Amino acid sequence: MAETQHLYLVDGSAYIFRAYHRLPPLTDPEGTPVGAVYGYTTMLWKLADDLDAADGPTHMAVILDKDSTSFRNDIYPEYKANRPEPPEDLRPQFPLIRDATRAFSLPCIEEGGLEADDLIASYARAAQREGWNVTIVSSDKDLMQVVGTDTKSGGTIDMLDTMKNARIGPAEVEEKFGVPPHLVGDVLALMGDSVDNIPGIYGVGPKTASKLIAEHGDLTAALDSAPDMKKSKLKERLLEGREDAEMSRVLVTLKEDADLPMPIADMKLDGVPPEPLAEFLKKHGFSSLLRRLDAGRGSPDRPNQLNPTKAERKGADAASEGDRQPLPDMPAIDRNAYECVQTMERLNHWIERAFALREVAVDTETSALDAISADLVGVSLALGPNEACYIPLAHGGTDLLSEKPQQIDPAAALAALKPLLESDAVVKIGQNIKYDLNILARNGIAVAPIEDTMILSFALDAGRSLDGIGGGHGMDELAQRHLGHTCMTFKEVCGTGKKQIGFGEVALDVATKYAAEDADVTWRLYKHLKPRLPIEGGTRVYERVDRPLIPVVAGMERHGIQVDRANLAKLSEEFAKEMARLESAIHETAGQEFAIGSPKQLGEILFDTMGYKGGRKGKSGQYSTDQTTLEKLEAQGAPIARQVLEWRQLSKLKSTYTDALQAAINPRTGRVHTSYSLVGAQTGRLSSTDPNLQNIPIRTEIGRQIRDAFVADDGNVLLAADYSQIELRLAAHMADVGPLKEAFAEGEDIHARTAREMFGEVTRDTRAQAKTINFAILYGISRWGLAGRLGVEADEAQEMIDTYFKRFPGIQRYILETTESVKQRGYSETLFGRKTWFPRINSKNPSERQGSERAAINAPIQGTSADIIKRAMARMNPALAAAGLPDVRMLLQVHDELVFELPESDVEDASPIIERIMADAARPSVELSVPLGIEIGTGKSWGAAH
DNA sequence: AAGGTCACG
DNA sequence: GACGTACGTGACCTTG
Repeated sequence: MAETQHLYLVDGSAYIFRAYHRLPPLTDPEGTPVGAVYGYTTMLWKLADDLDAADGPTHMAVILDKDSTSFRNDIYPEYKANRPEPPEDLRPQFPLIRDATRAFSLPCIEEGGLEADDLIASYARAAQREGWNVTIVSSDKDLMQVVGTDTKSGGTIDMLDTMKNARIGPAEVEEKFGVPPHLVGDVLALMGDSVDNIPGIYGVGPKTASKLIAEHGDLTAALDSAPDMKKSKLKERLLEGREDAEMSRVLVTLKEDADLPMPIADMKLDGVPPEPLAEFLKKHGFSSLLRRLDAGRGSPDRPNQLNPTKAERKGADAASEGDRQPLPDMPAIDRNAYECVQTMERLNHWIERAFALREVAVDTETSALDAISADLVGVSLALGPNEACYIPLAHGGTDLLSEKPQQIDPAAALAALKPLLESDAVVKIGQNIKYDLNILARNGIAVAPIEDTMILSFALDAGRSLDGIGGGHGMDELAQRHLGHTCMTFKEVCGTGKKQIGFGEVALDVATKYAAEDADVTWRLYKHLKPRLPIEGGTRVYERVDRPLIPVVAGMERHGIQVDRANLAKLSEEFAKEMARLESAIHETAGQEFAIGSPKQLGEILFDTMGYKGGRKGKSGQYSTDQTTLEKLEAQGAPIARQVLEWRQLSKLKSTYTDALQAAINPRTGRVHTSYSLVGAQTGRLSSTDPNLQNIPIRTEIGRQIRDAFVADDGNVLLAADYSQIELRLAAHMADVGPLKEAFAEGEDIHARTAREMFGEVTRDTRAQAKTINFAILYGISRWGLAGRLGVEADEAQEMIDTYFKRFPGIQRYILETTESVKQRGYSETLFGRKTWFPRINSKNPSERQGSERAAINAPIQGTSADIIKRAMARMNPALAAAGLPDVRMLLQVHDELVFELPESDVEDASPIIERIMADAARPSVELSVPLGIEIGTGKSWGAAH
């Protein structure tokens, strides 16, 4: 049992205004605006969630303003007369605040003639006198007057700003006002408040006010001192405004002894009954919260129920099958409503209807995961909720004994579908439609125009993860999040492990349920997500950057790149030989045999057996044996460390590259086809998998040989074009850094310029240091991080950072403004409007919070760079075609580099076009104040093109 | 499945 | 005054 009672007083009226401005204008199923109410509801939830926490509430109440006038208007009729009318779509939300409060079974208190602040202050004092702790959930500066500890009872009052997730105690108040809480009223009386129409003293703002009060002790003393001041504007105004100030003092003073309509003991928080809450959430279409409530199987009175563990959630998902939440005006998913299309007649019926509706969700089923080698097994279509079908094309037939089910001839079916899928008049909606584009392109169908629910989700919700609920963009997750629906899983249908069967072996009734459901869900998700785009500002990024990129990247994946198998095999062999030699040497040095590839064994050998010094690390208690550790050991005079490093390098190169790339050659095409994810990186970058072609070695000579194995076909060459220092250029532009912009404009070596600015001279050493610092800036610097990298003390690193900020003004401001804005809004934005969400940026956990801060500093820069190269990619093929260069093929993207394959004879014509498209890619949306430098190289291999 | 390590921008 | 230290990725290996 907690001994101390802790009363939370929620300033409901103030909260709703802030929530209104911060949240998108959502509406509920009836069309009532509920954005602010939603914010309010989630805040109450979070507070109730903390019931068991050390500092959480035992008692709680919400205080509201009853009407717009109070006793203060009797003193000063103009009080709050300047307040603008609340926006039209906020007004209907005020009564809903009461509903929401009641839904949580919390007391809701309001009194005529008093403002919420007075009631809050009175309740806070009453509880404090009893020795309770009180937290006022508000960020209103007037309330800061009551913060502090009562020496008699020991009761404390502090504040909680839930939007910034910040506790406000006496120290924070003093930091803000320069005076302790009991003098805040005096400062406020001097400054006045234009919003509340409190006059204060004209010309006195927060700085002067707090200085005067701090200097003289209180308002009266400050005003009394005026006659003795030297002649100044301030003196005049103080003398003139004395009465105003004194009246202002009365206006800002909170009434602390109001009658309390409800005793504090009655505010006991005893858990939240789930039924009224569920009803409220349902009524307003807060389906994600409703699911969290369901997932908790009860009231949000215990943290583990509000935030179920993974296992709990899984169980809840399975259990919620029966009572899933349908979308407003969309019926629940009914898998028995789907049709299996087995005749040409029925297929034509679906196709005609799709033409009529001009919108169809499409999904393909295949024999494998990889879109370049998988075979088409069937196609599903959806035209409305539960209006979906599956068209099997290649089921059965692998087992000669079983009878093939009735299916339309695949060629005939595809021929019938082709005009629909290629028709400009019909939008094809997919979930990760790049996959279907590749499958269908290999069947002679060029699908267009398209929409993609996965890309939509990314444009809206990148980085977002509702507490405890994943933030991914996969269909199952999206269905759960937006539709409250649990999809059939592939595992359920095809099994897993050795017993797994291909989709073509699945019986038609089951296959229809699964496949048509995917199309149905995709259709519903589209209806759910697309309308959010204009509201939440995602249109430009989705329509101008990401969506146009889908067919472009699909084409790159299909085309693939040639690798020289013999060359890779030769390298594998050399690496193996050298590894064997190193292995015996290492074992000899160690005096015993062990698995070098096992960090555990290696650590024990180095630090226990051989007795080198070095520390444990991490929760696992295992020795760290990473590169920096081993390099330190080597410097201590441990030859084994160098041997292990070399062995590791070879092992990495062989397993990840020379062996794996040979295995990745597609037998049909003879080339390597990576798969790009358009939603892989939260910042908007692409990522590359199976194999990852964005991390082919280049930094070391030995690794570089692997690039030589990426080659052009006979008669062709590879052309590599990369943006030079694009992120630093963008930083210079976005932070408006004069010297850096100048250096880029002059084509200077940017790291050398940095060295000159910082150290006065450019040597190999200072340039290297400058380069490290430049990158540190892009990544969100910390003195410890920089110190570690440069091998200097933190103090010295701090001095360098200070110098950097001084020489490059703008950087510090950028960092400050970016983190502040992300803390306020919850997301960062690129120059093209791409949002990345940072749900942990206000976390109480410093490690978590600072991690988010660093990521937030970097995201606009990395993301803008990603936007720019994506725009270049989307424009590239049309530009090359228009120039009569259809044989130039874009093969790879490596974040700031594009790799092309082209006839040797096209190099001269293509190079300037590629350069121009890349250099101009930001325009006309954004006019950068620095040029974008492009470096181009060509050669028979990727290595030679650099 | 998780942790450690290391390849890239 | 604390993080245990730079941002963003993916693949492979060992170990539990």
